[in-house]
Amino acid sequence: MKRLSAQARRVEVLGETLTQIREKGMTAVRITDVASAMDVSPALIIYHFETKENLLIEALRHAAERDLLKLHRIMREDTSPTSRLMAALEWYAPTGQARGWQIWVDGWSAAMRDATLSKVLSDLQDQWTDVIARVIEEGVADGVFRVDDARDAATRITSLLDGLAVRMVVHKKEFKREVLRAWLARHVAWELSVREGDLLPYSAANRS
Amino acid sequence: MKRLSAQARRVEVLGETLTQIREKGMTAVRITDVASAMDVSPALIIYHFETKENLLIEALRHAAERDLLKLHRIMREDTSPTSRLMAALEWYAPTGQARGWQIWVDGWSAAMRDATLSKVLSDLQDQWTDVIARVIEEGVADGVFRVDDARDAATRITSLLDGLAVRMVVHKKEFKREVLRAWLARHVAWELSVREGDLLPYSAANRS
DNA sequence: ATACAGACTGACTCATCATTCAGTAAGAGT
DNA sequence: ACTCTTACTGAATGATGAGTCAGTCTGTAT
Repeated sequence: MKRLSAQARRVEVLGETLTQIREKGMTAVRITDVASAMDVSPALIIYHFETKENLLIEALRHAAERDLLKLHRIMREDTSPTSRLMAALEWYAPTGQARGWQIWVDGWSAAMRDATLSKVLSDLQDQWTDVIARVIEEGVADGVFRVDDARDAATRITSLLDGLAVRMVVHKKEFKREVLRAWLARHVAWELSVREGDLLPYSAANRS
Repeated sequence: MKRLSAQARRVEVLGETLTQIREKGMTAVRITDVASAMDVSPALIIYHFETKENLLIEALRHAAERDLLKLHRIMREDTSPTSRLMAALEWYAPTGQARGWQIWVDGWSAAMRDATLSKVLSDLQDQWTDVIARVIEEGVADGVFRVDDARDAATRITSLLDGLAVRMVVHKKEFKREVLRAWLARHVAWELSVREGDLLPYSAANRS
């Protein structure tokens, strides 16, 4: 049996837990599922995480951190506020099977009755909103966007995307990537008083 | 012990089940919770519903039917398309504690892995979208709205409201009723090319 | 009144899991 | 090489909760 540092093992377990949550759903995952997928004993999971509840929370926290890292990486790019905004939103938007979204929908449900989880998800959402609001304000400073309240605009835009994600993940409705892009661009253009063409410099065609 | 007709008892149980789901969450409700809240034996629940899974599905179906009934009642009102549209949307929109929304968020999570439930929720959503799209088209016919595709517009509007509901119910973010109304009106006005003032004839003030 | 369908219950059974714990052994540090 | 920390396991334990079933009782129909 390979022995890993506690640190390394924890990360490995968290990753597998997320996979299992995606497959079976938050409440249906059993510790045994995670353990046997990793070929370790269930006791190992408890050894590192104390309780199942804790494991699940840590897993979502981990996923949130990963997402935020990616978001900040996008924001650090040396491009215009416009293209950073759109890059972030298009990454946030549900696409394809939207596998990433399943976790969050599960999380929403659990967070309604768990204060700790609620905090994890709310913090994640707050950070997203902040970051989006900040690029919007950059754009405003540059004179390319015009908006009443950047944070409110960010809230509305991400809410729309959340709602569309529900339609894809829960109602199995399939939106073509270009349709989603178009709706997003149309909405953002309206919110920020820009021309839609200025948001999507490349034609919809070159992203099949 | 009072004995009821199967029909009456079923309805009673479904109602209590919904209450319990709201309180404890879909997956956490135990048959015993429902039974003891009604002062009957757990076996009675199984007697009427066979399995717990079935009970939960029936409960959500019941809630969906109640909601659709109310929606159709609104649509049967003898008023302009505009005011019926807004009445329906304002009723759909999350307000206050948005207690009604908790059930649907729970439902979303469960429906991702349960085809039957997914169908129940998708049908509900489809009907909502249809009904909204239909009033929009009435408005178009009357020359008060202008829109590319009424169904798409309805999808976007309800998606936005779903997303806002998540923020209220999951992230405990409180939107003032007037803010929500204003955002909704602004969005609808834009989607349907109407003036916002034409959507909310009464000032925001007279609905505290 | 009497019979009967069927609503209802108590007291099980049985499976499922999280969690515990006493013990094993790998590998880092000396 | 030796030690000692600590990652890890196997085999229990115990709680929980869905579902079963044989039988009871009540409202209704005749």
